[in-house]
Amino acid sequence: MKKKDLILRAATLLFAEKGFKNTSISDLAKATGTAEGTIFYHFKNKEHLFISILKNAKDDILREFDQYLGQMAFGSGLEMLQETVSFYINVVESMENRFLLLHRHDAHELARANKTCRDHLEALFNSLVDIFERPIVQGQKDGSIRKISSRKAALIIFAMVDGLARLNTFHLYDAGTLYGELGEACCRIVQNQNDME
Amino acid sequence: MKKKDLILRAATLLFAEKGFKNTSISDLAKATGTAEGTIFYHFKNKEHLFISILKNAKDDILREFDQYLGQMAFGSGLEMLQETVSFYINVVESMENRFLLLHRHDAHELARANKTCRDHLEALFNSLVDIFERPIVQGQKDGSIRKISSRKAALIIFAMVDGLARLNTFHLYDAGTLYGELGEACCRIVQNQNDME
DNA sequence: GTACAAACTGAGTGAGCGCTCAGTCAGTTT
DNA sequence: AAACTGACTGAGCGCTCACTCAGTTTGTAC
Repeated sequence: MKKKDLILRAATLLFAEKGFKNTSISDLAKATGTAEGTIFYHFKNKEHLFISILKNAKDDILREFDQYLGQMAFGSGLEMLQETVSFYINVVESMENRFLLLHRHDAHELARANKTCRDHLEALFNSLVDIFERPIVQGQKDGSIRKISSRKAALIIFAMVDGLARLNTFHLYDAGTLYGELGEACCRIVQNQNDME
Repeated sequence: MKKKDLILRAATLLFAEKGFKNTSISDLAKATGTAEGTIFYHFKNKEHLFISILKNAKDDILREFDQYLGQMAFGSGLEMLQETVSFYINVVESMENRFLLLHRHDAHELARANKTCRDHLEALFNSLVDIFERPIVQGQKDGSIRKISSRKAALIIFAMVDGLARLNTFHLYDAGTLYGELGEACCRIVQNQNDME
C-alpha cells in the first residue's frame, strides 16, 4: 500500500501546482519513482485518480474544521464568526495545495461531466458555507447578530473570505495585510446596531 | 482582416467555454471555417493568440467601465460605490465570456511563464480595484464613507463582489438572489456610523 | 494582362498523451 | 516444491496535438 499513497500525495501536489491537464502520467511516474503501469494498477484511469484526490481533500478540509470548532467555546455568535473567519484563512494557507485544487477550474470542469465529482464538490461547497452559517445562527439567538437570512449572510461572507484567499493564492495581492480589515468587515456586515434601519 | 477577427472572436468563446488546453487548433479551425494554417499565419502560436485575446478582453472590460462611470453623476461617494457594485455585477453577466477567461486558471498559469501575460493580468486586476477605490476616496471627501485605507477597503469589496460573481459563473449558487444583501454589505463595511469606534 | 505580394490552404510531421498488457517477482498457501 | 497471489514493470499502441510548408487563391497596381 506504499506506492498507492505515494502516488496520491504526489498527484495532489502536481495537480494543484500544474493542473490536471498539464500533469501527465509520465510526470507522475517520474515524481513517485514508479512505472506508469503502476498508476493504472491502483487507479482505473486519470479521472478516477483525480476524484480520489478530491474526496481526500474534501475529507481533510472538513476534518480540520470539525476538530478546531468542536473543541472551542465562544462567548457569542459574533465572536465565533470572527474566529471562524480567521481560522478559515489559516486553513487555506496550511492546506494550500488542497485549496488550490478547488480554486483551479479543473474540478469544476470535471464536475460538469462526472456526477461523483459534482457531488463531492457541491458537498464541500455546502459544508464550507455551513461553517460560516453556524455562528450566524447562534449569534442571532444570543442577540449579537442581527436578523437576516443566515444562509445569505453566510454565502456573502464565504465569497468575501474565499475571494481574498484566492487573491493570495494567485499572488495578485498579499492578502495577509488585509486580515484585520477582513474581520472588521465581517462584523459590520452582520452585527446588531441600533442606528441602522 | 476578416478571418483574423473571426478567429479572435471564436477563440474568445471557446477558450472561455472549454479552456485554453482543452481547445485545439483544429476545433478553432472548424468553428471559424478556416484552415489550421490560417490561424498560424495570423498568430505566431497558440500562446500568442491567447495573449491577444487577453489584451482585447482587458481593453473591452475597462472601456465598459470608463463609458458608464464617466457619464454618470453621483450624490455621494457611498452612492457611487453602490452603483459601481451593481454595475460590476451587470458587466460580469453581459461580458460573461471575457470574465470567464479571467476566472479560469488558464490566464494565471500563462502569467507565471510569460511576462506580457502577467503584465496584462496585473494591469487589469489593478484597474478593477481602482474602479472600487475611486468612489471610496470620493466618499471620504464628502463624509459618506469613514476613514479607512481606501485601497484596502477597495480590495475587500472587490474580493467579495468578484467572489460572488464567480459562484454564479461556476453555478454553485444563484448569486442573483444575493445582490440585495451584497449592496447592503458594501454599505455597512464602509459607511460612517457614529456609534462605532 | 501581367506581376507581385498578401492571404489562405490542408496534407503532413514528430512529439507527447492516456492507457494496455504480457510478463517479472517476492511472498504466501497448499 | 508446486501453485498461486497481488504489486509492479515498461515497451508499445492508437490517437491527438501544435505547428510547418509547399502550393494555391485573391487583391492590387501598372
